[in-house]
Amino acid sequence: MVERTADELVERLRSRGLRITATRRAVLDALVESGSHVTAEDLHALVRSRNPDVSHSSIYRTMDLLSEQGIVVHVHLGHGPAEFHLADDTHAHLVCTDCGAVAEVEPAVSEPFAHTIAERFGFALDLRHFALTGRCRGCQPGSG
Amino acid sequence: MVERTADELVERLRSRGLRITATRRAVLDALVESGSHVTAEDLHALVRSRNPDVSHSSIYRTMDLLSEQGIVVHVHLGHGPAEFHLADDTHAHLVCTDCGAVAEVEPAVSEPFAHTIAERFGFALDLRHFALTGRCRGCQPGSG
DNA sequence: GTAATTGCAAAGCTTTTGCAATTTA
DNA sequence: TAAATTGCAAAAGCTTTGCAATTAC
Repeated sequence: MVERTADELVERLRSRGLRITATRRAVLDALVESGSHVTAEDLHALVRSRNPDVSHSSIYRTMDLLSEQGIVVHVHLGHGPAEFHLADDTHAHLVCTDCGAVAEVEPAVSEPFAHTIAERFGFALDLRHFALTGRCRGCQPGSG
Repeated sequence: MVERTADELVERLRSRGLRITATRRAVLDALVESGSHVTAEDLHALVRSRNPDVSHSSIYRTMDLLSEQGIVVHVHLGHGPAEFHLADDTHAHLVCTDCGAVAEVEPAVSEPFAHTIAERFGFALDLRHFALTGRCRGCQPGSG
């Protein structure tokens, strides 16, 4: 089923007139296999294990392409490198600034807030791009 | 009144046993004068106009100190450098990923959402740290 | 006097870019 | 074959760090 999804993505790109190269194919495979969030370096390592000549820059260039195509989303969970994941996974992230714990927030939970912001500001929130930071239960002052 | 606030901050630091140097004083003055968001480089320029020997690293080190002391907050509005502002300014930011427009959201507007997240996840949101991204009125598909 | 702080220069880390060679359609 | 894509290496942008000299308390 991993192959099926990568194939589907390849098809989607091809149908939009984009070229499919061995490198792009390898990146898509790695992305689908990885399942969830990966950094550019994670992805590079995954791809190189099978396709040792793929360069650093091709990872970034391919991720740019996939982002433009709406296939991939990149997320900033903190101060480190960006993380990528397939765009069909639409949750927001809560990241604890003390311990780094990450929780996922389903769209239904943030919808009312998005609605308020849309009403007040005419602004269409997309909470996927940057994490929502704060303190998790265990890291709040007075919780210990 | 600018001086008054910088003086107050100096006092606050001193009362916590921290040393006041010419460099720290200059950074605090610049920060108070600047009024709102500034990048490290903005701050460096402001400080150097009066105090030409202050180094790059002192800006960063001082901002770390002020952040630890809860005097300053640093914010990521996008992919560029972080921006700093005095911590008493507690709004969140809406940043349009298309045109870069920034709007400020008063705490009262985001409070209900923070409340929901607290109930559901036991997580204390702090929306100041990362921007909330999305599309402003003029940049939404079908708005033109 | 002692420990903290500073400026400098260099390094670190993530991401982008120029270019000649290769590959796709 | 024409245009897009690649790998490489180098650069760019933001931030951190090591160190000897200086400074605050």
